[in-house]
Amino acid sequence: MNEKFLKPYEPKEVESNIYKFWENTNFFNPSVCIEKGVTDKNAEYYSIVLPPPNVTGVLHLGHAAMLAIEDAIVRFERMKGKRTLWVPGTDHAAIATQTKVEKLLQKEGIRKYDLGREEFLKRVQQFAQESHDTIATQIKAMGASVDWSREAFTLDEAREKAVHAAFKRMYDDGLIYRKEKVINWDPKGQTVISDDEIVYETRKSTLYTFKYSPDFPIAISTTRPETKFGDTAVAVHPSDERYSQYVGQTFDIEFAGEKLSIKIIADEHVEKEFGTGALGVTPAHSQIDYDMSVRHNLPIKQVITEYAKMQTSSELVNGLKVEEARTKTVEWLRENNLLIEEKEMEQNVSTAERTGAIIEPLPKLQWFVDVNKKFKLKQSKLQGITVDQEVSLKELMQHAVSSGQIEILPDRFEKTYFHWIDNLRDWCISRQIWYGHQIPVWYKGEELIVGEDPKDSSYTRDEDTLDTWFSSALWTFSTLGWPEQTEDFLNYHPTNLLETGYDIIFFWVARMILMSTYLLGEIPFKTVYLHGLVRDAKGKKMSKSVGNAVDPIEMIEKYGADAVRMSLLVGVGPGSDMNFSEDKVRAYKKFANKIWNATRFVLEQTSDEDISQPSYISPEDQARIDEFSTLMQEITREFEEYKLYLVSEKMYHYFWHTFADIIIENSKKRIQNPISDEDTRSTKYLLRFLLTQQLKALHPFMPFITEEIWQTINKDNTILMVSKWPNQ
RNA sequence: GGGCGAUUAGCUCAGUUGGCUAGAGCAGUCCGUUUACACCGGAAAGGUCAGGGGUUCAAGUCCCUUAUCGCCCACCA
Repeated sequence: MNEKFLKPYEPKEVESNIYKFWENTNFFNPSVCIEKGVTDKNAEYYSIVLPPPNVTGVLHLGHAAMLAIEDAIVRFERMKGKRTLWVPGTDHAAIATQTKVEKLLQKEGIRKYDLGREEFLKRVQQFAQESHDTIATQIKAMGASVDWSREAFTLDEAREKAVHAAFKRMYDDGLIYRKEKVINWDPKGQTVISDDEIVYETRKSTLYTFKYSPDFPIAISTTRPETKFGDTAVAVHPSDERYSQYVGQTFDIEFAGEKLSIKIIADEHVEKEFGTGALGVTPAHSQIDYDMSVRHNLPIKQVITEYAKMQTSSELVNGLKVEEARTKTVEWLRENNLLIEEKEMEQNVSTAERTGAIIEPLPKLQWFVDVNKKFKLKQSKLQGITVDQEVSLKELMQHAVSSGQIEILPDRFEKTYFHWIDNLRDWCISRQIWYGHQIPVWYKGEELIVGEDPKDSSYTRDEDTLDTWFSSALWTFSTLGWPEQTEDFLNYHPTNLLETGYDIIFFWVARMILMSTYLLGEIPFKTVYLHGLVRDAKGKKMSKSVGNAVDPIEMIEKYGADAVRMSLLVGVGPGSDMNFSEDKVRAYKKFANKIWNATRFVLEQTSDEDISQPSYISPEDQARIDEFSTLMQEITREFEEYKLYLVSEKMYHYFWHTFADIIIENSKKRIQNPISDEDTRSTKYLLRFLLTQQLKALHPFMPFITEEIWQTINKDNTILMVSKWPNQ
């Protein structure tokens, strides 16, 4: 027996070596597995792409959970003999990374404009590189068996090709268009953001009821009096008799020094019961009002700038910040006896996810993806949709899931998904930031070239960059070589599983379905497994600023990656949040030690001869073998259904409370007081057999300790990672 | 306003096709240093499975309802 079993299991001493050992075998790469004959060349394909972590810093426990789940699945599929590929990569996370670097530069007293676009981008790239390196180290520390030879980055050259190809296809199909519309402007980040990047915050605000001027017949209510300088209409409900006499009339009035021309319109969207039942319409500074202005053909009058300052001919507020302008306007209303009522109310304020700034709706020229426009699908492997069939992107997204071609776990999220699509508006994809894929459009006067650099200095390229989710939406196939028809692409797409957090189902999962069904006529993945949030022990969201964030690397150093993985897997079903507790990790470190010591016992009591099956197996031992075999069938089925939370717990329970507590304990008596040689032999075989089988079954969850033991006790140079799964 | 989830031992949570004498980790009680393991073993204790109603031979599990907490979505200005 190897001496190392005489002392307790020390994960720190083995984990990095084992990972290097695996890397040296190159068996993370399925092509090598075929070449070396560990995988059958006709084997079924199984593929997963790693949700690329943002290069904004380090991995957190949520990433650790993701890696634990995905690695367990990948190792399981690999052991079952499939040609298994797990593609790693990182995400440039455009706006998040740029904001982060801007903040770092701020500490040095540097603004990005001082550096200029090129120099600033160099800084960002340097930061991204360092962050990438840290992340790669952390992924390895978790034991993730990703194929590093296929690593990708959402902003590298190959992915840029994919982005350009996708953009061009969509443009040519009329699905990408450029238009001036009211968009969500982030005055702090100085960029437009999409609807999904808005975070609503409930705040107290005041609802003011007033008249524009003494001679105006209708009083209106608003929480933003300063925007009223941009009003071009007052809307009332069509059935509201109080105001029906005025509908259709236009009033030219003066409002605090600004000339307004207000048309009275009737629109279904006005609530009769709210306020006075009349709504001042500000087309330039409200999404709803903009929509109304389109319906009623109203002029759009911008009075607020990109810096959230007033721009009007009113001396009273011109040049002021919106908050100051609000105060001034209210004062003016009061002084002129126009203010009728002030009422406190709760209001949802839109803020920007990244900067926290209050969103200022503004009319701006931007690029959009049209989700409702019908087009002819060029190719289709989708069941129920044929080539040349007229569909919209929305319909494609709905169909992929409603037809059952994509299954979402837990299935209740399918409802959430459909609900999101029902309410989906065109996706604004251009951003006024520097870091990211620059929009592949070149202009020369009225002319424009899309998708390819004309290499002609008389053309100027669009300054804007794309929403980071545009490139991540292509991830399942851009990582496999698309737009080239590479072997990887042809073999590994669609991928089998997408495992990610439920918080990015809209940002990412839905957009991947959009891009894949549209560009390839194919689903991007068959199953979506959504994991929950990892919270702290008290159930609070972990955050750096609160100081309750747990560093997974610290946990790995203390308890070992196997223990950390188990603590994130056992009992945590898809879709449910989990509270992270160090006690749980500690418990699984003990379990690792238990495995270690049980191995020691078995090795002490048996010899290598006992590995081979004897001619006689006692009935009770046979019963144990059958029992284990039943367990294996059960957990194999559950594993295939992605019920890792059950499988991991069952294996834990079997090893400790059946194998160690009962089988090993019974064997002591039988070995010490032998009934017969045959019986002893049978017992020893059982111990050896169950130990090796359990190492296999535990390997997807606890790869390090199981491989370490395997390498010590097996003399035939086999590797546990690529050995056959015990399911007979 | 709409949707979803949670409520099980002192604490944190499993229990996902209804069959449980309801489990695990931690904490706590008693016993045990028998050569795998004290990062251990054995034993006991602890629960009207949020409340109420229903379906069923059988309900923690399915249905209805109430309460509390939490999350997501939404253009009442």
